[in-house]
Formats: sequence, C-alpha cells, structure tokens
Amino acid sequence: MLQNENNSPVTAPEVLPTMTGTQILVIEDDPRMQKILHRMFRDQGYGVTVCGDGQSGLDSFRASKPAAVILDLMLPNIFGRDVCKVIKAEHPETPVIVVSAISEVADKVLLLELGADDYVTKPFSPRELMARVQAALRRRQKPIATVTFSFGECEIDFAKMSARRADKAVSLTAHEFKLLKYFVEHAERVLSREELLNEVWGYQSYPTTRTVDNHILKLRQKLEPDAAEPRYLQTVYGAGYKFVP
Amino acid sequence: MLQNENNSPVTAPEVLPTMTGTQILVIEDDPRMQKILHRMFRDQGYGVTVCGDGQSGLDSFRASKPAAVILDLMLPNIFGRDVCKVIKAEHPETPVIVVSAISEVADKVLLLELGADDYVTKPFSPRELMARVQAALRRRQKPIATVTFSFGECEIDFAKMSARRADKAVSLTAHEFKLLKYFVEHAERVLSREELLNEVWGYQSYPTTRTVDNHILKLRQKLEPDAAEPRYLQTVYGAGYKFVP
DNA sequence: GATGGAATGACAAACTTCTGACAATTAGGA
DNA sequence: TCCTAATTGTCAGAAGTTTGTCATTCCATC
Repeated sequence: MLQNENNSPVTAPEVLPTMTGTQILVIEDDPRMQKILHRMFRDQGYGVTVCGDGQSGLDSFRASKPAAVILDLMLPNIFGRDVCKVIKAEHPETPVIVVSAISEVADKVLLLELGADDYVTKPFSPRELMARVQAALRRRQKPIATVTFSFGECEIDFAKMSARRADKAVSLTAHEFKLLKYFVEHAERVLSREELLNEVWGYQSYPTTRTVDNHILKLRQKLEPDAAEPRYLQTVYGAGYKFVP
Repeated sequence: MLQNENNSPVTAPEVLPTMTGTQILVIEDDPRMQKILHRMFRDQGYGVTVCGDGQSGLDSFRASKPAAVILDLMLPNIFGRDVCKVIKAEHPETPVIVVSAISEVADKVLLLELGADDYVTKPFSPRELMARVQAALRRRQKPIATVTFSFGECEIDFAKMSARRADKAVSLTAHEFKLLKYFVEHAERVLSREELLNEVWGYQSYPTTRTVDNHILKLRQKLEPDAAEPRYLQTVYGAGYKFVP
C-alpha cells in the first residue's frame, strides 16, 4: 500500500492513508531502516510519515505537526543536528528522539544540547526505541493528560480522532477536531475568532471570521444536545466563543 | 473596529497591569516598509516606535521597553543579528519577530539560534506578521490563566468574561467588561469621560459623553448593591468617575 | 467527473450601543 | 436659604453590530 513495503527509498513525505492515531515522523535515509521503523510504529497503532532527507522532513513536520520525531543524524542535504534545532525551535514540545551510531559520551552531550529528548544508538532493539518514544510522549502529555475527554454525553478521543455522543459514533473532520481540541485545551476562556484562526487554522490561510462561525455551527450540530441552545460551545457576544464542559 | 480585539483589554484575556496601548518597536531601514508597518500596527491599536537603524533601535528598546520587537535583518551600522542577540540577552522575555528575505533553512536555523521568536520572510502578508506578533504576545502571558478580581460581593473573571455578584451570575457585555477592566486597572484614580472614551472605546469611534454615563449606569445596576447609592463606581462631579474597591 | 470538506456571501435574527430628551442633582453665588 | 447654571441619572426607542444559518462556490482527492 505504500512504497516502504518494498525496499525503494522514500525521499518525499509519505503520509499513510490511515490517518487515525498519533502521528510519528521518521526522518531517515537508509531504506532498510525506513522499512523497519515504519512497520514497527504502524504495528503499534501509530500513524507514520517517513522522509528520506532533512528538508522534506522539515516540510513534513510543519505540515503535519507530528506527536514525535524519530531522527537519524546521518542525513544528506541538511545536517541532522540542524533539523533537530529547527524542530525544537519551532515546536519545543514535540519530542525528538535521535537515532545514531554515536557512542561517544561527548557527542551524546552535544546531542542533548541540540534539544533532543532522547537518543538511541545503533544497533538498537526496536523495543528500546519504542519504549523511549512512548516515554517521551507520556512526558509531553500535559495539555490533555488523558487522550480522551468527556463532557455531557460526548466522549472525544483525540488520539484516535474519534468522537461519540450518547454512545453513538459521530464523525468530525480534521478541522473540527483541531478546533474542538483548542477549545478543550483552553476551556472556560473566551477565545476570539482571530485567536482561533491563528492557532487552529495557522498562518498560511486567512479565511474570513465567518469560517469560524460555520465550524462552530457544525460542532454544535454534532455534539450539542440542542444545537439551537448551545450549552458547551457558548457564544460570547462581541468577543468570541468559549467552551464550558 | 473589530480585530483589534486582540490587544484591547477584555476580548483577549489579558494580564491586568498596564493595558493601555501595547508598545511595538519596529527596526527597519526601508522607508516604505517603515510606513507600512507603522500604519498596520497603529491601526490595530498598538503604540508604534520606528527606528531606521540598529543603534537607534537598541537605544529605543532600552528606553521604552516595548512589548515586542519587529526586526528587519538587513540593517546598516550594526547587523540585525547582533541587534537581536543584544535584545535577547538584555531582555529575553521580549518577543522578537524577524522580517527578512531569507528562505534558506540553514539561515533560519541561524536565525533561531540568535534567539528570535519567530520569523516572516519577505514578501509577507501584513496579516501573517500581525498574526505572529499576536501569537507571540499571547504566548508570553499564558502563565496567568485566570485573572479574577473581587470587590464587595462581586467577583470578576476577565479571562472567562464572567461576573458574579453575591454568587449569582451577572452577564456583562463586551464593552461593559472593557470599561470595568479599565476601572479595575486604575482603581482609586479619577477618570474623565474623555479618557475613558479614548482608552476603552478607542480612537476610531467618537460617541458622546452620554454614552459613558449610560455604561456606568448599567454597571452600577448590575454590580452595585444599591445602584442609586453607588459605592464602588463613584461619580466625581465635574471630573468623571472613580472606582473604589 | 464525483465526492466531501472548507470557505464565502447573503440575509434574517439577536443583541448591543448610541442618542436625545427630560428629570434629578450638585455647586456656587446672591 | 434660595436660585441658577451646569452636570449627571435615567429611559426608551433608533441605529448599528454581531451572530446564526443556509445555499453556493471553491478546492482537492479519489
């Protein structure tokens, strides 16, 4: 279903069809290692993106905002260490686990100086890498301690990107999830449309504020008991919206 | 008069102290760009200082302590990167957003190494720069999540835009919150209608002074134990009003 | 092309703000 | 103390904004 299954190297970002699950970005140039890592994480239920070089890795990182990055330090084009630095600068919360052949203690220090969260030296056991990634993810999970969040008769699983209302599955789009997540993470606070546009939609696109309203509408229709009388996604007239669980 | 909501007191949950006109320092040598940036931030309600070179920029920075710095990397005299370094060394909390023609990843790394908080590459959309500045400012004030203020039997939460009196929810409009916030921030001081109109209503609109009275009336009705005998929002005959908690 | 999500535009509905009039109050001088 | 002028309180609609909602268009993906 994707080229990692055979042995050809992947250079362009390869996103898996199955978008569910926590996203892991693997930046690795060795085709064999690509394959191993990909299968490993996929089998554990993660979504995996594999990039063959630093540049496409960075691009993919910006595009998909993965939950964690596995980075091989031996990369063409850009040095792995620079990739690490940029990622850490742009998004310090994202755990970066470095895979390398380095064994020198001095170099390990350097590594951690780059901002890497952890490192695994080749050759490594898959289980060790997996354990370290999961540990790193666990450490980072402050904003939403539990991957699932409940309010009223709704239950949201942000990791699985699935939602249920009154025990019936409700399908939300990617944007709707993002928006809902931002609300959950900033519960009770009044959030202006501007802020929502910036934080949820990002800086590249500039939709009208009407867009926000529309998505709120959709969320209400899908999650509120009575969309006409919103209880959780409240309008704050003249200011924005706020989420009250 | 809508999107400057983000820097005006109530709509974006802001920190209590010093809410009047957030100051932005623009260090940019190109006169045309100076004009554009100046107008842009001014229109959004920010106070703007523009400097044409690094040295005066640094001087201004030290003198006025702006809330954020917009820095063009192509500067005469001192290199932009040095300006950035110095600012970050002297005052690490101040967000520095770099504007440059750089697009190379390697250079971006360098940029972030300098301590810049974000960067925008030319040509950029004004909205993107604005969005990034606002995002940077927002990030800086996160620690103070809820800002509540109490007086008498009233409790105000400016972040949630909610108010209670004697444990009963009271609904205030956006303007009423803004006004109340300004009073809270300048407690005990006599505030003239002129000042209130300028600071709370902004420079775009020019309502009559009767408007202020009306809003005071509303606030009194909603928050005072006896609106006819105001205790907290006092009238100072011939001068204005003052808030006494 | 067909599909589904996202964005936009338009219009009505909901809500807030403003205005102007008049009443009530205050200050200060006769 | 009384009177006058100025200032402030209060109210009810008018005027203006903001939001809900739907239909339509756009866009990318299949």
